[in-house]
Amino acid sequence: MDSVPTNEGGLREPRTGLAATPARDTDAILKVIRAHSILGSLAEQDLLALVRQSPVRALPKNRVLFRNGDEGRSVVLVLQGHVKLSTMAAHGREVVLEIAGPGTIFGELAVLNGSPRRADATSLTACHVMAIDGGLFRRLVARTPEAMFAAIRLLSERLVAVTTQGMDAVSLPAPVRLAKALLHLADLHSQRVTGGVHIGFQLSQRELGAMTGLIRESINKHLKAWRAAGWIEHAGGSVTLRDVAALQDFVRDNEAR
Amino acid sequence: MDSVPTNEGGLREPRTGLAATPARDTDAILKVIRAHSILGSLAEQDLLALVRQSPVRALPKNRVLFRNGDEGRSVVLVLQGHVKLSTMAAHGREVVLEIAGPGTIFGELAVLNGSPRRADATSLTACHVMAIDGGLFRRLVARTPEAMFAAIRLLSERLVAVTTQGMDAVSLPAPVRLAKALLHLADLHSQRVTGGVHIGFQLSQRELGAMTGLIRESINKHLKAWRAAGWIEHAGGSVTLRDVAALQDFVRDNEAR
DNA sequence: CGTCGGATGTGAGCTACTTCACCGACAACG
DNA sequence: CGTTGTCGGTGAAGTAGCTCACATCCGACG
Repeated sequence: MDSVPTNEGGLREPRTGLAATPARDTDAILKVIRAHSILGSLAEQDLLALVRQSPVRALPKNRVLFRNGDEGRSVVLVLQGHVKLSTMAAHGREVVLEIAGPGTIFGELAVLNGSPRRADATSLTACHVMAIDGGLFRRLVARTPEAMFAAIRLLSERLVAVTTQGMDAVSLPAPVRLAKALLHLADLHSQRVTGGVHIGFQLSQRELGAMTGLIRESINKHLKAWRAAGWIEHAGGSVTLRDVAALQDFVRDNEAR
Repeated sequence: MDSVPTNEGGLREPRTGLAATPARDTDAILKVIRAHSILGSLAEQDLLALVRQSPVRALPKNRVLFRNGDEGRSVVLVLQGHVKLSTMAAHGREVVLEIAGPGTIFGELAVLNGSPRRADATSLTACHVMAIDGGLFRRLVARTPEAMFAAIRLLSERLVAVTTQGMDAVSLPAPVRLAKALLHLADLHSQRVTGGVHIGFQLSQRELGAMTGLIRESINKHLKAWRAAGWIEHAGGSVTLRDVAALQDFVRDNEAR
């Protein structure tokens, strides 16, 4: 595992073949980019050049894109699917830092600072991702003040988000943290279905624990209770929120400022 | 308290008078700036202009510089002394985010993004601080790519630091977190004394709790044990580490990866 | 088809922290 | 000068969330 080399795109060579370059719909890609992220502030031609030069790859579920400590050669833009960013904390406990969905870029931290990767990136679902060469990214961003500010804004938002999470970790009881996590997932990565909001990928109880700083058994217990209360539906790792308002109330009642 | 207005420099008007402008040693200030922080990458003349235009203020211990939610009009550079940055978490629990010492700037987050302040800033000791006008800061940084990158690097470092803290919060037992906090303080804000390292300001047990996510009583208990073991000296809020190695070992033994 | 690793489900303890309830000291303040 | 608020110190008691221990189910893989 450790010996799998990192290729030029910053993505590990697939072990089983079959990470084909999918048919490329440049217009769709541009639309995604324009809508979100730092890249949206680049000049038209730079953006085009960037898209033209950056390989798009299809990844199966559960593929490792990079690991903590790897050299950070590229920035990844998610086009389809979801990628989990996580690290190991003390005692081998996994901590999920973020889940990146379509339109999200990640890996820019290592690239911008020339530092090693600080997280493991693993696909949660089958994905299409674009691997943007780090040098190119740096150059284009550096000559576009707008993009620099966008990068600063992105980092700031992350900073606020992770600070809030840290505060929650020391000040909120477990079930409240779990409820917040579910609501957050629903906010970013869900689709509306009849009678609820369905989270767009499967998550094991272990992974939910890694998002909230809890152990599997605790997650199980609370999900069970909420299943019984009719707040959620939950089977085989897929979660649907049936009563978002109830969860929100539960959170509000327990984080009284 | 809430009604105290924020003045043009982003610093609250002192209530008791006596926040005089101290004698100004431009050379010393420049040296501090050159040594650290974003400002060091500005062009010579910009930097001079900035220093000339920015008021320096002396603040007594325990003065509030700004509060969470205030408009972020200025960036603060600490010249002397220490400033605590903290927020309220759920249930009115204080969380200390950072302690800024000489050469540190803070408040850039709100200024760069035009967002409100995200923390309370309170002087822990008597301080000299320079209040840099937000607009000026933004303008100078925007036209200096070097400084933009420095800002990005600064935010990245913060991001890594707070992420690590968050991970520690969910994966390390209380005393280990406390030990880490003490070592961290010793690392950044201490002076060597005979037979130990002395932390350069007083901290109540409540505040140590706010740095580690613990309550006062727990802090008390652990400090007592370490006092008994001869690892630290501790009286009236001032802490001296007498056996840094022991603390380090304690941390390492308990965060086995 | 068996079996083996990993995920879920569930319960019986355990314990690290918190909560609560005091004391005494000390500084600020009328 | 008493009074009042904040801090440090300490112990008793409660509990949230952990560890541990199984049992079941499922998909992957020989």
